[in-house]
Amino acid sequence: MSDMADKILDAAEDRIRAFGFHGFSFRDLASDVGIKSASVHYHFPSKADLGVRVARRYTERFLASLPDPAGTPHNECFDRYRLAFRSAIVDGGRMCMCGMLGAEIDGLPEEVRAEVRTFVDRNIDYLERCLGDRDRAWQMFALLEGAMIAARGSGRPEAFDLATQHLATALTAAAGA
Amino acid sequence: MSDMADKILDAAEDRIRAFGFHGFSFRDLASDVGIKSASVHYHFPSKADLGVRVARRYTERFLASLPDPAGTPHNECFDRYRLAFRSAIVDGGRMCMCGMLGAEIDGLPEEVRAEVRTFVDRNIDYLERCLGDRDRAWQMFALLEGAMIAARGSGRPEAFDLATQHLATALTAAAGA
DNA sequence: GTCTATAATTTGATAGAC
DNA sequence: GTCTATCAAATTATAGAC
Repeated sequence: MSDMADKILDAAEDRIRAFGFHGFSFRDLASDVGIKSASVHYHFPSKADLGVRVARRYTERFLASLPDPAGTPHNECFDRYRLAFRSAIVDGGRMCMCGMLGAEIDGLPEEVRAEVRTFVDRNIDYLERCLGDRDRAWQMFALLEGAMIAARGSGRPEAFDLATQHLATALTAAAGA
Repeated sequence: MSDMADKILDAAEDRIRAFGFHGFSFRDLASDVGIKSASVHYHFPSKADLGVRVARRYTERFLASLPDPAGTPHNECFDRYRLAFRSAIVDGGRMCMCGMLGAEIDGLPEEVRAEVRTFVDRNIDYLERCLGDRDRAWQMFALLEGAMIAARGSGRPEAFDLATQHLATALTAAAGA
């Protein structure tokens, strides 16, 4: 993977998280990284290819950034997970990329859809190991994705905390009990 | 408001909820309702106009479909709210329109963004009257929007129930107490 | 109100020179 | 790897006939 390919993926990730998959063009990305759109196609032949690659990198990076539930107290484990979402929306104003792509799922190339499903499945598996319960994993995943929507839709980043703070505390307490 | 304008708004609402604001064209809508794209522009001069009108109609209709919290037990009131979201995703596979637009907020015309904020604010007000607590209103709003994302992203409509069933029960019980 | 026609721009994508 | 040049199709939008 070349430096330039990585820079293009960075730009694509940022634009997907801000505008959605149909909210940017190869020319936008080219301008972001300082080359021409034909050169972007050299690295990623089609937009579907690009979507698959950026979604896959996002999933791997995100999961790799999380603590191992086997070696971390469950309370801390879930709180770290919540803070990863929080900093994206509060510090950068960005959606979770796979939350955005999940909303737009019907309009995505099938290969990209498959990557989104993988992200969700692996996050649910992770949260189940954190929280000890699969239903609770779905609840927390939904709560965090929705808190991002609430923050963006209302124009109030603090909505993320209003939505997640108390519940997250209560649920990790329940999980620890 | 003419019949045709309403049919166009129906088509626009369905396409926004499936594909997002940038996921369809005036020609798509024209084809949906059986006219030409130039005629769509007769009813809605620009895509921003269309976005404002469809978002405003969605907000009014959605709130009008809900029971009055003053004359309805709070448990039942919130459950009806939850079921409105549930049937959209489980029966039709569609996002809440303002959840979709909230995710895409950075790419929307400013007039449309304002309508999304209004939707969120009025829904939070409604939920506060249902649940008796403003934080809990944000929590439930986030949970329901996120449960739609989880269902779409995973390709599993039942994820909506896994995410919302137990928590919703617990929280309306707490609200009733 | 709807049509045909069309303008102006943008988009995803390719060919071929360097 | 990046460029210029270009393409075919699509997009938002307008003008003017019916």
